Amino acid sequence: MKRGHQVTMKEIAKKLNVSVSTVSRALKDSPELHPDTKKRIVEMAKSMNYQPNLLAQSLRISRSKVLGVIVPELTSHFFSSNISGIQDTAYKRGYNVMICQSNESYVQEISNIRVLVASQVDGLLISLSRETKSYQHLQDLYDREIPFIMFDRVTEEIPVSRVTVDDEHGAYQVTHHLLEQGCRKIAFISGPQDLYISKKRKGGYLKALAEYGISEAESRVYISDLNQESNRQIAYKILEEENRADAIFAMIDPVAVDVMLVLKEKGIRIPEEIALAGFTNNPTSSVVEPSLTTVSQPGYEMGQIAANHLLDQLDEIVSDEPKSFVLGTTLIARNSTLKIKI
Amino acid sequence: MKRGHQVTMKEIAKKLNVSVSTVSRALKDSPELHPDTKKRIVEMAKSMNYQPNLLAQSLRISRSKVLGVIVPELTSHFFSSNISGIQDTAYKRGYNVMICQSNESYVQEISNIRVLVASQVDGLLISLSRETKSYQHLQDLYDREIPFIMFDRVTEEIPVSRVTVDDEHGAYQVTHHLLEQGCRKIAFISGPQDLYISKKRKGGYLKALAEYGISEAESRVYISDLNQESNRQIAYKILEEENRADAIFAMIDPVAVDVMLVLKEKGIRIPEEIALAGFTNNPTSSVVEPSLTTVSQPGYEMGQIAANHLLDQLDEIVSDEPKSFVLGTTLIARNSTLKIKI
DNA sequence: CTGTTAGCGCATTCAG
DNA sequence: CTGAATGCGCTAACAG
Repeated sequence: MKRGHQVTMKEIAKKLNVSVSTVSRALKDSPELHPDTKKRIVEMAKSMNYQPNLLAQSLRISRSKVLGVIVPELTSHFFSSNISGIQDTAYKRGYNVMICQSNESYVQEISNIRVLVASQVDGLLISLSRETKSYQHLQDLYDREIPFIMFDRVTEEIPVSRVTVDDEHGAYQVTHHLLEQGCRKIAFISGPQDLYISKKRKGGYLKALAEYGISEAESRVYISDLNQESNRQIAYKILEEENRADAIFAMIDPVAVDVMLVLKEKGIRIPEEIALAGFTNNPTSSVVEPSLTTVSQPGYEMGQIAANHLLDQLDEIVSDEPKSFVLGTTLIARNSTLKIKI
Repeated sequence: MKRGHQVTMKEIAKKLNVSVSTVSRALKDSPELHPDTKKRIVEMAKSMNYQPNLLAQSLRISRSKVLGVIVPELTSHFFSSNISGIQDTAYKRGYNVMICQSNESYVQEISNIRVLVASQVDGLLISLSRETKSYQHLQDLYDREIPFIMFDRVTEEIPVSRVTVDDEHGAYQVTHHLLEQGCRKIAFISGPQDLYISKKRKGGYLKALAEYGISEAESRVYISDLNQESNRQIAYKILEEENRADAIFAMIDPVAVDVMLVLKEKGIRIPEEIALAGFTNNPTSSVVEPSLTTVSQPGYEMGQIAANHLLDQLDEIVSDEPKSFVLGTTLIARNSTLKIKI
């Protein structure tokens, strides 16, 4: 394909019989320049539709004004909200965003980092893949002093800033709410155990149980791979259990929805026989029937905060001292747990 | 923040007392080089953790290996699927992706294009904002010979390649299905009239009606701004109409879901009293109750096809003759229209 | 087999 | 007030 040639300063200079540096000065409105010359150049630039080559500028100043973002998947509503917040924030502050998805793969994640770093991004915003259990690639980034921060899927092993929601408290809120509704046999469907959020949310679940005198030994934790098949199997397992659970708390909404479908197929009434709750407040959760109790997790704001903080660090508005931002969660009680309906 | 210094060829050259060009040759495995020298350089590069500076390479060859993508919004599942397909495809072919969202704003769209072009993207994939009714900015791109193609939200006014689904046929399928179910008073909720997809889908709706002897004068078209408030108002309006509709076909799933909520509030049985259908097959559609009849629109594949085609054009695997890719649609009949349930 | 030169587009320093 | 020279990192052409 014929590729469009971009007008350069050189071409403007030639047409006007001035030097390139004069053009450069005119275009950045340098005061030490004859007004007429300046005017002629600026007008010519406009008429030729001149656009500065950001690549060249970046190379010169060794700053690309581009942020790299890595998320496990783009199609999840939560992550696309994050990206939306990051993108809007970056754009407002004169930065562009390069986006990669790891597809929940550790190897992809490493490869993504490599490419973004080679592309000279000024900083990285990373949300770890499910597979990521070793953090050497992040340690390398840290050692090479490449600015980056983590959001949502984070690790505490590397001393960089993090943005998360208060996973533990959110899970506590849900569990506490179920207990208040009279449930005492609450199953918790967790994701893979090494996941930061699995640990945190399980912690909140156990804490709430403890307050009602239910020990960890009496807790009911199930581990899902978080795919539909795994979710359904666990639902079946829970139903077959003797002394069956009277409530199910799924670590993320999609799991809860899968479970809901199984319960409905089996004709089990929600919440009368089994109450059901999720986490994240996906758009789907409000429209399923019964509507799903969940915890809202402000994805867009997380993206904004993460991007603003990283840019603050880059622009040296704040120090590069690692900070941990923990966003509040809000319980959204809906019909899937409310035994007395409104 | 202290910014990590990237190792350059110059530094490797200095350490080994060779010239930069020798380093360059070694790193790209040039045959005309003493094996020992090559080996020494390669090892040194590895030990210093050398990464080529893609910016510098891009500047040299005037190709950035980056594609620009503009979508109306990132959080829509359909668009994030597109992006996912684009990103995966680009990555496989050695390209990176810079993403912008127009937030459905014409001005933003223009601004996004400007920034991406200044960033020297090799090509653009654009899905137009709702507000975009003038196409001069695209004409400019075309005149400047900047490679770009459009997907989903397209216009026929600019002679570049397009990737769309068969909107007309999809709408025809839905309407035909509703007619087969015995509905004869089918309301169609359209988006803004200038939208390409509004026109196409309305066309399919009318075509199916015509086959059943229902004239355009007897058709029932409502125009929504596609926000929740507007959707609900139209739902109310349809319900108040004398000779009330017995089916509602909404141009996109979210509209159908909003309408469904109104119908449920009013205690109207779906599909017995009013059948309801959407378009796109959002994840939500399968889990609402009753499950929503819709048309599947393969977002990920659209992204793949769009990216592959643009890259084919860039790599001159295909000519830059504009092509129009029209993807097939599949009717997904669910309980919201099936009067005889399975 | 390897070094020197030159240039991608831009902006800054140094000389007028 | 303006031009020439320099360098960001890399590679290709040209010379040994």
